[in-house]
Amino acid sequence: MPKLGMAKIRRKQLVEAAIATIHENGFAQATVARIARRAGVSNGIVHHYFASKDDLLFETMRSLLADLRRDAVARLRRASSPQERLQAVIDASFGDGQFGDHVFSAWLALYGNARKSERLQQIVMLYHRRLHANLVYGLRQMVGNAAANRLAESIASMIDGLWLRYALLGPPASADIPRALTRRCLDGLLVQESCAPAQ
Amino acid sequence: MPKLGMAKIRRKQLVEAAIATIHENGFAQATVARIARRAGVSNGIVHHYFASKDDLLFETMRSLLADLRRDAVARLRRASSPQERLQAVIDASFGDGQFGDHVFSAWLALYGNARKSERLQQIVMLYHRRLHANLVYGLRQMVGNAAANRLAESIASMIDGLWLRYALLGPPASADIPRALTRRCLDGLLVQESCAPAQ
Amino acid sequence: MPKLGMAKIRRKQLVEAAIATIHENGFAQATVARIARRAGVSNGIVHHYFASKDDLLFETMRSLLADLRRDAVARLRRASSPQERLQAVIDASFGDGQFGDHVFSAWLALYGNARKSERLQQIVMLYHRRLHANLVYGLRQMVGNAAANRLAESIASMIDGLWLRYALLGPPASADIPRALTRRCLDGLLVQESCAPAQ
Amino acid sequence: MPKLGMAKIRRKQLVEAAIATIHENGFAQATVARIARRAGVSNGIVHHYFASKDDLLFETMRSLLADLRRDAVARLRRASSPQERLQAVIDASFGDGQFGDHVFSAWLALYGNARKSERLQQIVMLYHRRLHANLVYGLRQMVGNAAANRLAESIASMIDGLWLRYALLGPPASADIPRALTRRCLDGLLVQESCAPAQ
DNA sequence: AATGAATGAGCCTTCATTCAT
DNA sequence: TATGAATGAAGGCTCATTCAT
Repeated sequence: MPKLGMAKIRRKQLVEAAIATIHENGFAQATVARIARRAGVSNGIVHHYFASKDDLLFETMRSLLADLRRDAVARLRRASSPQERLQAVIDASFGDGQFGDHVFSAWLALYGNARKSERLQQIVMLYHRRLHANLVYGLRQMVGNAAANRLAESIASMIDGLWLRYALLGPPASADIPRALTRRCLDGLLVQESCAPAQ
Repeated sequence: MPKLGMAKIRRKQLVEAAIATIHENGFAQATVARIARRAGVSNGIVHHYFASKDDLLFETMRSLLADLRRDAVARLRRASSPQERLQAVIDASFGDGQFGDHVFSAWLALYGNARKSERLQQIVMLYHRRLHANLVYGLRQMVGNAAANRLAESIASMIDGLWLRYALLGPPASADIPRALTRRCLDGLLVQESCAPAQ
Repeated sequence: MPKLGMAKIRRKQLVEAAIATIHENGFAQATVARIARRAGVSNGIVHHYFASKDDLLFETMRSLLADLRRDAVARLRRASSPQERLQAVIDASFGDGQFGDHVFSAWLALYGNARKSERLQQIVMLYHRRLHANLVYGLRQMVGNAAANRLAESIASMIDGLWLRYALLGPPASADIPRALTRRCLDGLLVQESCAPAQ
Repeated sequence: MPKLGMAKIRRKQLVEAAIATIHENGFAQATVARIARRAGVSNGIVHHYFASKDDLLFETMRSLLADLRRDAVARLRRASSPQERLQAVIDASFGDGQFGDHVFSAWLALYGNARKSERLQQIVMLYHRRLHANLVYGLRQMVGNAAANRLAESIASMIDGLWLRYALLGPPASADIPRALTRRCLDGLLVQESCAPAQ
């Protein structure tokens, strides 16, 4: 019998190599050969574990989303009030896992290709849907249903906008900066909903 | 006898074809041959008017920025108060010219490739610098210098975040929606600066 | 303790899978992986029982010839006159075993590759030599030696030509049709040899 | 302006190179690179003039059919009686153009791949249809309609069978040999139709 | 005996770029 | 100015084969 269970190991290995390669060479130059070399395996092994390059890239992008989700879930689990829940979502969005250079590169690549790939688009939509749901979940206990949805969209946009800025112009000195900015924005919006700030 | 002035015509023709091709085929599939065909010219002409494909793409992205700038400048020229100026910036950011599908595609492509191209990165930085300057210019007359900078960063992020959302998930029913959302966010932030809302 | 006698089983299993795969995927697409999968065994087993893919294919083609021979020998054994012997050869050539779709595919593949493979060419030559010998054996008792050789060549060609037609255009409604046609041809030629028809 | 009208030249050049390569390396080894090298052109030019390798091979096979047709048409034009017409068809089938080694190889390749390619199958069918029509055309003036069809099928099979034999075992000393054999077969069949031999 | 992991060569195809006309 | 012919370097992918288990 050959080495069994390599599939899981190799797939993870290749996904990580893909992220690294996208970061170092750019999405367009992230060739199968480069990814394989980066993973320290042969050229052909990629197609042993993935149906195609697209498949590997899809899996790669999906792992980004999974990482983010894992962090958010962990933080939400520790939150016990609506306020804490909102904070947890904001904190997760600007968690350490989202500020690596290679994560910036990979997410940007995802965005840059989502419009022409249904599968990638689904990942993007999943991300947005989850973020929105998490935000609404906390907000609904503070403002009405309609307002919660409206506010969630604003906060989500603020989060994404800040993230995009850091991805393109360079990361902030500390993750606390975007967290505070988002917080401030949220508070301002809450006030306008005739409601006390969240904290 | 060479037709004079063809350079300008051809270059514009090719830039527009590039935008259309990026939208229709995706950035990765926007080949020289396809762009040329789309422009209705021969394959080889591209290198007659551009040093390379990269050059054409750079020019293409630059034209996006120029379009945006043109709109912003026109709107700012008509503004006569700080409040109007801020509104002008917001309105321009969500102007008609920014909501075409092909514009979404092209900007996303720009973002997706900026991290690996110094020239493209400069375009992105230029965009951010201008947006920031325009916002600060209006805000400085309402709040202090430090606050103006802080607010500008928030508003810019809100603008970019909303735009990103529309680019990825589909445009809003009306440009007034993101304008209002941005406005609301701005007002909320101004209040927190112990300042009346902008309008 | 290795299972003894597996060799014979596996080899036959793989040869049959090869025929089926050649038929279903075409000769060019009959890869080792596909053949192995078809046989329900692992990828690597093929090289355990065959020196190479070529070896397997050679064995496969040889089995086609063996099948044909088996049928011919059985029929000839039951024949007791020159006429019956000729008929037996003709009948065997258009026997049930030769009219399966997968047999058509495999023989055509053999023909298509014989010119570039000495081993495959030998199989083809063996087939022709046997057919010729069988025909001559019957004919020599009816016409002179030279005529027998001449007639055998014609009849063999008629058999092959009819077979090729069916392989390419689709099989006849009944095996009796090519048998009758061949018979008719044979009779016509015999008459020209100043000889009564074979029956 | 570039060199115009190269398409026709290059296409012919590549088709001829394909035939030569199929003959020299076998169909399976007739790669685009080898064909291009054989034609003395670059690797990539093949896809400038053909949509794909399959396309080139299709065109190649079609040219074989065209060659045969050209010869047959020329001979038929010179024939003035049914007998001469039949002879013309037989002569064309064993004309010089059909006895080159590379023609053998290419036709065999065609046969070997026709079952898995609709386009190639069409070529084969076209060949058979034309041969049949040509034969029937002559025969119908000598025997009844039904008999003409039956005889045509037999003669066509004889022609194909002889050709196949030469393709696989080596060509005859002279083209007159298969012509005479076919003739003899035809005469024998005509006699059985209560009809005088064709000449 | 049997598996499937792993390799590396080679395939078809695409593409930016150059060049003769 | 403008064309499209032509190149050659990759790119993604397939595959026969080897090998550790």
